Amino acid sequence: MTRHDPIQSCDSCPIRANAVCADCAPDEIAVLDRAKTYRTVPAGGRLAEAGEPLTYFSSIVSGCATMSRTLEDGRRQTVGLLLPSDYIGRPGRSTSAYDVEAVSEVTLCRFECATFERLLRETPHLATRLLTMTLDELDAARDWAVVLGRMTARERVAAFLVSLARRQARLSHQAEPTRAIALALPLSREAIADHLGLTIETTSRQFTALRKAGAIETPSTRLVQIPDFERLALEAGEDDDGGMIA
Amino acid sequence: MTRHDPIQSCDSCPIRANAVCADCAPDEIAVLDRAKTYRTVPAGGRLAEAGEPLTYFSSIVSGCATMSRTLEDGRRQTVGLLLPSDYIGRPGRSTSAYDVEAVSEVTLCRFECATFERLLRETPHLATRLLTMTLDELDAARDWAVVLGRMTARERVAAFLVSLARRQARLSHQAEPTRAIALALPLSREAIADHLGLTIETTSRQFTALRKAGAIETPSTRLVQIPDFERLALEAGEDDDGGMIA
DNA sequence: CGCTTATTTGAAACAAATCAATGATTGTGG
DNA sequence: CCACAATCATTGATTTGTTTCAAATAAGCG
Repeated sequence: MTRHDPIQSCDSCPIRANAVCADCAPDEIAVLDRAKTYRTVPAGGRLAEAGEPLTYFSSIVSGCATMSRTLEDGRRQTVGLLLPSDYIGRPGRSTSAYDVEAVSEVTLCRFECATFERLLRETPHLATRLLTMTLDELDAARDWAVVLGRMTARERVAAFLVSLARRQARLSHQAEPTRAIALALPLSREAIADHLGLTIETTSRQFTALRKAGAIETPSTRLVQIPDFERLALEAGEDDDGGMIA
Repeated sequence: MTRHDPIQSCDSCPIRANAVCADCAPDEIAVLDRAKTYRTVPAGGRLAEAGEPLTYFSSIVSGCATMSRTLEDGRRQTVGLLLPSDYIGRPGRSTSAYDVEAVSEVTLCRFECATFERLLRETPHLATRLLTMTLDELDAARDWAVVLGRMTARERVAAFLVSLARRQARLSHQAEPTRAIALALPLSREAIADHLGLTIETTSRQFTALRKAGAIETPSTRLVQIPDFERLALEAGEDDDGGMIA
């Protein structure tokens, strides 16, 4: 992980092109620039708690966070993996529906709820971009439901790696991952298991199985080498041209 | 199912208070009223196909539809149950990401894509309502991920019935279902299984188990009597006061 | 370098899927 | 209107993938 200098202005912001502000015109950005504040939370820090008040609308500038729910008996399901440019919070609600916790050091760009709701009314391109991002998130959540509802443990692990590789590629402004990719896993095996609806043991076994099958290499636990992205996508139940449909 | 007269104007529309138009002022509604067209599709009809063009943005006025994806090998996962006031289509995309099919006769209120996108720009309350509904759908999709990822077969069936009861209550303008409720299931056992990420056999067994446990009664396959809603919610893994969190 | 935590691997138990058959409902033509 | 076919739902027996329980190994950290 490279160390970044503290960001001062939206001009030098690494998520300027993808975040909720991406569609804003220079004059709109000027307004946001004045209203925003930054906050950095260490790895393991809580950014929101299910049922508790959430008084900011935040975008992740750097780092990684998980959004999850824990049942009374301890079962936990991660419902979203938050990477740079993803947002936390919901306009119109003052409490969080999920736990959000930083899995690495996270820097947020945030607005007070009331401020953000005003900005949303007064900044047309902010509202349209938020809608687009929310629709994208909805599609992603539905795609993930297919993984959780119908895929085997092995397919789930492959699907997770494929999805992570795609998002990592998009963050570096590529449309698709290259044939061979190195993936830095932001999550522990346990956090991956919670995301996949599996136990940590099953998750670990599937990493081993994919490695033995030659679909991935694991130089260290937090590093995955994908020698052939298409091959791994096949393991994830996708057909040759990227769609998962018949 | 009661037979409705064809709707002519938005004034007499049954979903006026909940659909994408719900927040619109009278002058905004007047514009929508002129642009909309109705269409009725028989049970079993296809409203959209994954990967295929979708040239309308539609709201369900009456009836029920499922949104699903089918994998090459035939595995199917339903990612959304569409009831009156829910919408089909995505502004900014011209193809559907999922199959949408009518499970009962469905009447749609629809706008051509280009028209709807123009309306979205020119009708502030339409855009805000669409955002709110999409955020709600996103929360629902994430809640469902918890069901698919972490719940047992029995809990899934209970959760499905609870969720259906809640939505049925909301459609008749109640905040919460009453203690005892009669539920008319819009879905076959197979469609329920596809929604729950289970097989039809397991689904059927859990209906039987819940019946034997006294949590439900099943006068006919498409009818479920819930004698005590809270009791069933407990079976669905919810704690006493409605939250699923610890 | 030793201690703690994370990950991998193994064996047994279990929940759900699969295979197989029966029973119930719905629709249709004689 | 009833017999028949066809679909849908339930139940039973067995298999299988995943979990659980248990232990060993590897990795991070003061």
